[in-house]
Amino acid sequence: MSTSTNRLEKSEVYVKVDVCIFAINEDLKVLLIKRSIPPDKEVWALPGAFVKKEETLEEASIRVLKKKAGIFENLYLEQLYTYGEIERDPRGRVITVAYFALVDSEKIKISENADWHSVYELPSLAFDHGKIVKYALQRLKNKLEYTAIALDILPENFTLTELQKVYEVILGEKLDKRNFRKKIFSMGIVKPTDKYQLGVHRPARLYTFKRDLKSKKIPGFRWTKMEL
Amino acid sequence: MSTSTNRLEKSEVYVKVDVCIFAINEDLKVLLIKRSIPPDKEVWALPGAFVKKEETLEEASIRVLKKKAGIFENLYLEQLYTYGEIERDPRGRVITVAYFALVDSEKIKISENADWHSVYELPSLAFDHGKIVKYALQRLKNKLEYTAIALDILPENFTLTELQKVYEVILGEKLDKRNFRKKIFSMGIVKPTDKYQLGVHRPARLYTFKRDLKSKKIPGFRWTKMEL
DNA sequence: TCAAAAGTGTTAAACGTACACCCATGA
DNA sequence: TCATGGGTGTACGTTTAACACTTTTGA
Repeated sequence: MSTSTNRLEKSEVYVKVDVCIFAINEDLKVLLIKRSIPPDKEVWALPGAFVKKEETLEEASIRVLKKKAGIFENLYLEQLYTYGEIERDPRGRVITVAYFALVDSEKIKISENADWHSVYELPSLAFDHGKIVKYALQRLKNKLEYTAIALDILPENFTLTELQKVYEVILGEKLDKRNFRKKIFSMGIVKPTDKYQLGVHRPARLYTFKRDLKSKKIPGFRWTKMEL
Repeated sequence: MSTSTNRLEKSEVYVKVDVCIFAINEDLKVLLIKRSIPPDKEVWALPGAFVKKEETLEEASIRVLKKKAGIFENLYLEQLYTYGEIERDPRGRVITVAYFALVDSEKIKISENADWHSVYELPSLAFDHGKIVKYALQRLKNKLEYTAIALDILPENFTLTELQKVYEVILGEKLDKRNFRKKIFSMGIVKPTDKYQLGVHRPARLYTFKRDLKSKKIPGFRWTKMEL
């Protein structure tokens, strides 16, 4: 392949996207697919697809999300890293652009050969997908501290206890209720509504996300959405 | 293209690497190449190359670095982001994996059609390279605060004033000498040697990097090298 | 009336920030 | 001896972390 011509020869380098889809359900889960074809037949892997000529990387990821996890809203999707080791896929020179997504597991119908797995009890994965999940988890934890990412998987209205649960499950540790609330308020990312929970023992106040702050710098945050 | 066969058809999706090479020299500079061929002939662009079948993404980046900036040591290289918009390159569906590098400009011989440009006075760039530089700069600033990245472009021994200059140039602001030293020491990333500068008015003590800490969590740092 | 989760403040320690002078050296 | 950059400490405000009891409600 040469840059000195306007005509590009066909390439033997292939581009995939693989998506690490996280959901919260008791603990932190990842959606895996049991491969039905070689290579690594019958081995669990991240859902993925080859990128088509006429779709962006993000569109390819969304195609994967729709196919493997049903159509849904309240989705957080972010590019993670691009893996380009030469021998990572036996079929050829396959480069994968990894994405991670955070979804509300209640809103999803997963496909037949897919299943949720706790990030703390993962089977061994096909290709280099184990490495990808590990890195995605690290990134997710980091982002939680500086961004409003947790709000992307909560419904429009939520209680502070629900928000705290999201943090606890992702970070894998218990948090102090008073300190947590203090932190969230000082970030200024939520505002109270005048609504309350229904049908529970003692209804908690419902909060909502201050959407206008989504793309602004938030005190205590380093960034919210990366500007690319 | 299909995943259901072991034979992959040739692809019309192409993969490049583009490298945003930073150096420090009065202020923060980026290495740009004046394109000699269409598209965007005569326009400044990031140095880049199509990825060969038998090289990793990082190897391709290093090939670019060697060709455009001479061979050198003391190099920091990190993957930045992968750009996959459909129309970003008129030659076809070209996806670029952007890298950024931090080098010591004194150790470099740049190629003929290349030149350093201050990040504060950039010309308009080919393709979406302006966006890439902007993001690389943001990432560089962020990493400076949490990692020992600055040490990668200093020689084995350096003075604290030299280290501070690196921070000041990248962040684009003056720092307080006492607070800066306090911070660096509390990070525990440098250790004093018993050597001193030569040939200057008043020789300063030389410090060196605590290499054993390179991959450990450092207090005040969120991470040093990302584990992938 | 009881069980369960909601809600609410204070204190101490660590950290970040602003700020100015003396010292050692080579010219 | 002087000009230059090297080196050092303190005080204040902010942020973080540890910690426990009262309130409200539905069953």
